[in-house]
Amino acid sequence: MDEYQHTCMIRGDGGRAIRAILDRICDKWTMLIVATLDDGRMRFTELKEHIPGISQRMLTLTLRHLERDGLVSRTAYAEVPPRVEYELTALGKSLIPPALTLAGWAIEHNGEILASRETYAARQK
Amino acid sequence: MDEYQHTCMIRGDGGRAIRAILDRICDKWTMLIVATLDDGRMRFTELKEHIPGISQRMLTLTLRHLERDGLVSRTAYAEVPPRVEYELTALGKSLIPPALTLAGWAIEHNGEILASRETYAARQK
DNA sequence: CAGTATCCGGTAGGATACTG
DNA sequence: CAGTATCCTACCGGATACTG
Repeated sequence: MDEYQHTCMIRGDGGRAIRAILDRICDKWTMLIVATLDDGRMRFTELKEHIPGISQRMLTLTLRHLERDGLVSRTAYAEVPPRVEYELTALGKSLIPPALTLAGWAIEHNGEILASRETYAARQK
Repeated sequence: MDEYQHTCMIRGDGGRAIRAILDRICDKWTMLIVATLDDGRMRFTELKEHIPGISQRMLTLTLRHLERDGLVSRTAYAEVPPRVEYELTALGKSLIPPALTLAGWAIEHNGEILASRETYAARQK
C-alpha cells in the first residue's frame, strides 16, 4: 500500500466500518485470547492459565463472542469430566497479521508516547 | 513479516504491550479523529462537522488525550474570536498505515462475520 | 472441568448549561 | 469559537458462589 491510500477506508460510512472492528477486538481480552490460540487448539482451563488475570466469566464471555463472530470454533467432547477445546478458524487466523502490524507500531513507538506524556504532564503544573 | 512471526509480540509481557495501544486507540472516537486529521490541519469546529455524532465534550477529551500522547499538535492563535488548529504529528501520521491494515481486514471479512452471527443466532433457538 | 448466576463498583460517554 | 462544568446512565468487567 502506498503513502496516501485513502483514510476513507476508515471514515468511510461515518466510521461504521472501523467501529465494527473496534467493537470486535478492542475489549480487554479478545486480542490476547486470539494471540494465545494462535499456538494451536486449547482447552478452557489451559487457556485460562495462559492468560494471567482473566476471570472465568470474561474468558467464557469473550470466547462466546469470538465463536459467534466465527473467529473461534468450540468443540465439546462427550466425556466425564467434560473436555472442551477452542481453536482459531481460518477467519480468526486471518486477524493475526493485521494485529501484529498494530502491535509492532505500539512497540516501536511506545517510548515516544511515554516521553510525550511526561512533557505534557510537566507542562500542566 | 513472515507467517509465523510470534504472537509473542502481542502476548509478550502478559499483554501489556497490546493493552497499551488498545487503551490508546480503542475508544469510540480516537481512530476517527486521527483519520479525519489525515486530510490536514483542522479547526475544532471543522473537526466536529467532519465527525458526525461526536459531542463537544468527547471531541475535547479525545483531542487532549491525543495531544498528551504526542499524536496530535494543538495550535491556539491569539485572536478574537479564538482560532485553534489541530494537526497530526509525525507520530500520529505513523499510526495511519497500521490502522488501514486493520480497516482493510474489517472490510474484507465483515461479510463472513455477519454471516457467522446469523447462523449462530439461528442455532440459539 | 467447564461453565452459570448474581451482585456490584468504576467509568466511558451522552445531554445540557455556562464562559473567556 | 472553543472550550469547561455538571449531571446522569449504561455497561464493562471483577469477585464470589453455585452446578451438570
